[in-house]
Amino acid sequence: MTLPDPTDPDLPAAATPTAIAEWVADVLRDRIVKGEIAPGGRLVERKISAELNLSRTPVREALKLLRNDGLIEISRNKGAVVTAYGAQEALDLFEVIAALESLSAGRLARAAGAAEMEELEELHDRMLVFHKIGNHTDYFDTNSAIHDLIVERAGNPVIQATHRRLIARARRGRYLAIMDPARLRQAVEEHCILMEALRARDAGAAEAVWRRHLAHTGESVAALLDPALHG
Amino acid sequence: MTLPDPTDPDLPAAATPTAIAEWVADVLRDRIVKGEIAPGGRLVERKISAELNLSRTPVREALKLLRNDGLIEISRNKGAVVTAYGAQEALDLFEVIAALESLSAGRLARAAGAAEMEELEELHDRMLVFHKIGNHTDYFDTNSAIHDLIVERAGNPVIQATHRRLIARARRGRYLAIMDPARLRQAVEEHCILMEALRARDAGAAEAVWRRHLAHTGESVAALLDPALHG
DNA sequence: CGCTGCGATATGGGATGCCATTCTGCCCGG
DNA sequence: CCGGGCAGAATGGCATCCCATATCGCAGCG
Repeated sequence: MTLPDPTDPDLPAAATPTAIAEWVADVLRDRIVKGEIAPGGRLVERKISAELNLSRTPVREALKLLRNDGLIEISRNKGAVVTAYGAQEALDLFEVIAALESLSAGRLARAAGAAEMEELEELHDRMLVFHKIGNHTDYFDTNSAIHDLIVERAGNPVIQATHRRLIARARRGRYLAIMDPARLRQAVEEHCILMEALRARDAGAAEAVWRRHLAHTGESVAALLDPALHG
Repeated sequence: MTLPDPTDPDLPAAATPTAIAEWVADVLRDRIVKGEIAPGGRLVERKISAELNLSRTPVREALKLLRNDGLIEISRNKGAVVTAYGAQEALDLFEVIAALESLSAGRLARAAGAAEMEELEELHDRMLVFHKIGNHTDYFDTNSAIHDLIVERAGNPVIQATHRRLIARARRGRYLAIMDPARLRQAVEEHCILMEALRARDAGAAEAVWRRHLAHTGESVAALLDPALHG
C-alpha cells in the first residue's frame, strides 16, 4: 500500500525536531478520511513503521491518537482497524457538532467584534463566489473554514478542542459523493441566514439556524451513506 | 523487572494482563482530581515509573491519556504539568457539558422507555434521601450517577464519549469546598423539574431546565474557584 | 471424512538504552 | 557586583529487543 518512497521528502527527520508521531497521525488520518483505507482496513504497526522508515514507537503513538479521534479501533494482537462509517454514526456525530457549533454561533452573535465579523464576511463572500462559479472543491474548503472560524472565534477553548476531535470523522463523508444541488442551495441559504442573524446580533436566531443547518448536513451525509435511509 | 512492590498491593501484575497504562492513568487522574497533585505540579515519567515499579512506556501512555482529558500539559524536556483550573475554565467546561447533557435530556424526553425512566426515578429518589439526611458524599455520587445515566441512556454514543472526556476536569471542582446550601436546594429543585419534564415527555422543558442547571453548577464552581468573581 | 489439539506465526504491549534539547547553576571576565 | 557563556543534569522522544497472547493451518486420530 502506498509504498515507499524511501527518499520521502516529507520525512520530518530534520524538519520537525519533535512530533513525528503527530506527523504519522496526520498521514494516516488523511488516508482514512479520503477513503484510501476503507472501513475495516487494517493498520499494522510494523507495516507502517517499515513503510515510513521509522520505529514502531511513534507509529504506536499515532495510532493511539487516531483511536482517540474515533477513526480506528485497536485490539490487542489483532491490529488497528478503521471504524465503520454508516448513516447512524453520521447522524450521531452531526447532532453533537450541531450542539457545539450552534453554541458557538450564539456566543458570536452576542460578543463578536468588528474584526471577527470582518473575517466572517470575507470568507462568506468568497464561499458565495465559489458556489456561483461551481468550484466545488474550493467551495467545500471555504465552507469548512467558516465552520472552523465560528468555533474558533467563539472564545471558548473547550468548545474548540471538543469540536476538533469530532470534525475528522464528520468530514469522512465529504469524499463519498457529490452533494445534491438542491441541498447545496439550501446550505448556502442557511449560511446567509446565519450571517444576517450575526449582523443583527440575534443570538437565538443564529443558534437556531445553525443547529438546523448542521442537522440538515448530517441528514444529507447519512442519506449518501445509506440511500435506503431517508429521515 | 516488574518486581512487585510489597507496599503496593494494587499492582496489576497478574490482575490485568493488559491495560497497565490505563491503570496508571486512573491512579494519576485520581490524584489530580482530588487535588493531591496541585495545578502546576510536575509529573515526571521516570519518577512515576520508579514509584509504581514499572517501565516508562506505560507511564508515557498514561500521560498521553491524561493530556487527552485536558488534565495535564506535556512539554518536551520539561515534563508534564497539571493544568490550571480557574473560574474561566470551569465556566467554559460547563457550557459545553450543558450543551451535551441538555441534548441528552431532550432525547430522553422524546424516546425514553419505561426501563430508562425506572432507573432514573430510582436514582432520583435515592438522591433526594441523601440530600434530606445531609449525606453529602453519597448525595454527590448519586447526583453524578444521574448525570452520567442521562447521557448514557440518550442513545448517542458520540455524546457519551465526548461527555466522558470532559467530566474528569469538571469534577475537579467537587473536592475544593462544600457547596452553598442555597445552591444545593436549587440544584435539587432543578433535578425535580427535570424529572417532571421527562415524565411529561416535554423535550423542550427538559432541555431548558438541564441547560440552566448546568450553567448554575458551572457558576457555583467558578465562584468557589475565584471568590472575587460572581456571575 | 471430520474433528481436535498442537505448533508456527502475527501482533500489540512492556522494558530498556541512547539521543537531542533545554534548563540550571557556576565561573570568569568586565 | 553583575552579566554572559559554558558544562552538566534533567527530561521527553525514538529505536530496539523481548514477551504474552490470539489466530490460523496442519497433522494425527477417531
